[in-house]
Amino acid sequence: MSERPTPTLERTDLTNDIGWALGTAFRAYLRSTGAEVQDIPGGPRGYQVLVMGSSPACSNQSTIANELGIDRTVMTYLLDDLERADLVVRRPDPADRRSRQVLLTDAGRAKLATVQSRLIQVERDLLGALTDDEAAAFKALLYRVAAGTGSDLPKNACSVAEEVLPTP
Amino acid sequence: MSERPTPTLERTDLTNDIGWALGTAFRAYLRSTGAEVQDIPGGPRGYQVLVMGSSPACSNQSTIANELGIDRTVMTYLLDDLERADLVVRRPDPADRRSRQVLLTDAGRAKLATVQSRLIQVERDLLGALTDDEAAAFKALLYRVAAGTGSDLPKNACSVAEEVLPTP
DNA sequence: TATTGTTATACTCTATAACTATA
DNA sequence: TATAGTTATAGAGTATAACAATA
Repeated sequence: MSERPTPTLERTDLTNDIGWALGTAFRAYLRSTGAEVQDIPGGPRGYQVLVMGSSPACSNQSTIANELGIDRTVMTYLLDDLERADLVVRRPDPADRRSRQVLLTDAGRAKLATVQSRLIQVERDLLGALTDDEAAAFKALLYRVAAGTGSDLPKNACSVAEEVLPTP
Repeated sequence: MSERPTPTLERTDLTNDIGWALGTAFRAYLRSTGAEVQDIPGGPRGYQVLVMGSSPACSNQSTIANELGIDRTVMTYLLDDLERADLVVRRPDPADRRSRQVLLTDAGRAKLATVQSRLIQVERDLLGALTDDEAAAFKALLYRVAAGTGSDLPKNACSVAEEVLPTP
């Protein structure tokens, strides 16, 4: 009992574990956005599909799946639900007919706008422990980390779909 | 076709979506740590249980579950596996015999030390897009965000278990 | 041959509820 | 009564493999 009490515990502390911090922050995000996106099929992921589909740039099905870390087979079911809810429409990519583009319907754009306006406050709450300057700095650093992880931002060229799509 | 092209798309961009950034960074963490923790039952979560169990402070089963966002029923199965792998031991909390403390075996401490030393490099890779100063600033901000999310650091007092536990 | 998307199957993970024991 | 833990069941979510169409 006269040995030194905790010599083997160099730094085994969760407050020094970036995985714990990322996981805790991400769970808090899912928790606080849950109420806002619960009427979107797929919840938070369905919302993110809408965000990507709303981009006039590339929104191919496989690109979205890769970007969001969703398995392609899961993406099929998710898009089935979103299409059934009249939020998106699939159509063949004219440049590569194996591929299908994901386009938002008018209802999808309206839903996206509504949810996005609400999520501004959610983000403010999530970063409530930081000052405005710190929050801006944190976000800038976080985006650089995320962009540098390998699952990068869309980089493959694919045919643009800029036209407004009428709700079928 | 003479209407202004994209007036409804104010800022619908994933690079401005903190949920996407958190999710992408977290998935990258899980991916890059996967190889290092694959021989621990439960993978990344099993590792984090070891981290909390190694703390001489409170390591009650329910506290760990709350801290890590794990359901208490899932925690039972996870600890069953960790105990079967001879990494942890459960014992009744002398102060509240409903509760059980999670203690690391010698093998558990050895495993934890090995993995932690490897994860230093993983963290370095994960934050590879940042300079050393930026990485330090990012971590400090991230921990403040995580600590301010409600699922806080252990705050409830529970009896301390400082003694070294012999491997049974 | 490789890739995109779909489908069916099986598997894993998670949530719900009921139960024991302690407080 | 309320809480910590366990167990069993059912459900949601996910991965695997096979297939069709296209490149």
